[in-house]
Amino acid sequence: MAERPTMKDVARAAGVSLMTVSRVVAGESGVAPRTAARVEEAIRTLGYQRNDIARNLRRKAQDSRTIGLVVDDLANPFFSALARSVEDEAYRRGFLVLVGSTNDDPKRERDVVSAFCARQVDGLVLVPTGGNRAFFREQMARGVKVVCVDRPAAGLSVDCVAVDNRAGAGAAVRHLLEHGHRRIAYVGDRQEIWTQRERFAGYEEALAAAGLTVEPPLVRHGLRGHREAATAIHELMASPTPPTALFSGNDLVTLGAVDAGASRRFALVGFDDFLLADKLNPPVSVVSQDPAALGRTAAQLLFGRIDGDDSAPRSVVLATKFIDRGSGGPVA
Amino acid sequence: MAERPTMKDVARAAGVSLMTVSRVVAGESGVAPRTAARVEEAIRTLGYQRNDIARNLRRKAQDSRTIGLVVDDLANPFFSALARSVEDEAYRRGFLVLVGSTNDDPKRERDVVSAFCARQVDGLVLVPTGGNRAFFREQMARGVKVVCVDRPAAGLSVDCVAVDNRAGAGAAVRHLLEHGHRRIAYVGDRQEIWTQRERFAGYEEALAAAGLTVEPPLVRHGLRGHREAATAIHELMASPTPPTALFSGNDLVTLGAVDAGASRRFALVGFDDFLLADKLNPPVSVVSQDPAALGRTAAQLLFGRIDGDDSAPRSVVLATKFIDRGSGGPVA
DNA sequence: TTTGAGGCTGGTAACGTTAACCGCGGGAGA
DNA sequence: TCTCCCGCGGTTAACGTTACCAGCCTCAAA
Repeated sequence: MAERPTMKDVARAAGVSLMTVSRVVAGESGVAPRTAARVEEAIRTLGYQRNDIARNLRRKAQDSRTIGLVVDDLANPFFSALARSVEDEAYRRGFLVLVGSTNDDPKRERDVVSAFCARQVDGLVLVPTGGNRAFFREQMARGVKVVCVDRPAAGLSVDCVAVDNRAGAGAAVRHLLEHGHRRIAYVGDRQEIWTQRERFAGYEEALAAAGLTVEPPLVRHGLRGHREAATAIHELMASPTPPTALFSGNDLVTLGAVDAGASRRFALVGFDDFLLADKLNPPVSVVSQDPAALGRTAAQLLFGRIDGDDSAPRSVVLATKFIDRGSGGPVA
Repeated sequence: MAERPTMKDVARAAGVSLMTVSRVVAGESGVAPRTAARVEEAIRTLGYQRNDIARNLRRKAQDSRTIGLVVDDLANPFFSALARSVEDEAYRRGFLVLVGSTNDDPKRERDVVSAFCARQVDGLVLVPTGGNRAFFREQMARGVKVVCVDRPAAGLSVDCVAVDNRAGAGAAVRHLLEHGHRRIAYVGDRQEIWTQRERFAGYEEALAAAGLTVEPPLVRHGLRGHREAATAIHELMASPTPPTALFSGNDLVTLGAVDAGASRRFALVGFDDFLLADKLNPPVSVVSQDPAALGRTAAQLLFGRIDGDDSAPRSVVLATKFIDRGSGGPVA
């Protein structure tokens, strides 16, 4: 297995100095066309490719043209759509993207972010877990830019792009109230996750505005994944005093509800739209958000920071859209 | 913004030489506990973190502990599930993952792979486009290991992990034939994509085995995304001599068929399972494959190569599973 | 006391690249 | 003709780390 050729090899082959090769490879001016042609010829025959590791080391004042993307779970359609739009934005600018999933585990988040920073990433698009923040401050002090997306990171003053979860949840619950529901259950993921807390708060506020209070037996937190959600919802359905409507805190929990057949017994509104929601029986009404827009906005903000924008941290709130597909009404 | 501290700074702070710091950071033995403690103290107060860029440069004989993952479209649930399992496998081994989507565009594939190799990745998990291969040979000659997944790369002798698309498609079409269908349409993505060619071949073979031939008006290739698929399927349905059954070549096309309402007029079997397929009306029968298993297997193979396995390229074929949900039978 | 071994630490030279300078010619203006 | 400048190309010293080797000190055995 042949060793990778270096600029030295190219220089020898072309009969010029190493610096001339560097200039040609970097596309700098100040090399005579004839010389440049000879160098390019040598590059082609040797199959030379610049070593960007070495390059980035030398020009460390500049950037490594790499960003890190840290999400909860890359396999989740919401995050993968977000990831794709971040990657597109990076590709347009000639940046590479390192990815990592945290599984909402602060230790894994720390591992991943730490490894990314050791690789000198210029910035991070981060879906933060509920873990410790001191660590990030250190990295940011060293010049790593951070933009949070989907959720803010408590105690970290950085840009953040998210939707108005509370308002979205409120709209969903009001929709159920307007259809006469009074016993509305909440089913959601772990409360350590900011979006879940916000959505639950929106649920509470909407109930309160209607003169109702939260009934603990109708609330289930901490449901990870749709299987767990389905089990919990089966329990709710089997209770002696079941709800008449369900508000679910994210797409996976909504899928669990659909799995459990809840939408055929209760009214159902979920946070997050999902593929085929409109083709189910009954079609499921949702509060939708646009993950691609979240990712794109976060990436644009990050690249702005990398390009030197050092204004005060901004908080961008994107809109949610309530999509009424009928599942909030009375059950057939 | 403070400059990142280097080993030199730590050495000065701890009153030792740079080499001693290097040894402590690398966790090597041969440093007196008292000295090591002093160094660690200095590391903590300065907030030092090793620069892995520089590290990888120096120990270039070793690896960069980074792999590249190149897929068609990260936002596609199939590829994001695959990506997640590759990332998990890498995390377990302490490797980082660079990702890129190609959009099935050979130019973007080349850009991305080239940038990854310039960053000295140790290997690539690649979902190849139909583009030119010479380029990869060059990279492989320089020691970059490549494992293809989902599709082989024509003319490139590397490991490949995929399912038996032809057999899977055959099973689907036989299922339709057994239910008495004789006019079975094929709708699929671009024929440049190997999986689509294989699945179409399986369709052809199954028809031939039943004494039937392919009827060109019943075949639609080149459908990118579910919107295009839905349009094409509307046309098929409006034809004077419509089919009685549909076999679709991938998940997006199947979604297009569902969108177009095809499953309520025709029998329908799709390649690739998808979320909620079992909750539709009617539930959709599919040929399912396991993207996480594909990714995991590919990653394991790749790490084997990185660890020095230089046996002949292997081709791993994973099984598909036909899931009968009833949509292949007569229409109600 | 000498010797040698072994544990610990330091100096130096790379890894592949670029920044900063320098020097060589030749052409134009005085 | 002499200077000055500019286009071109080369030389050297880094970037932050590790490989390699040399030196020191201590302790035990001879």
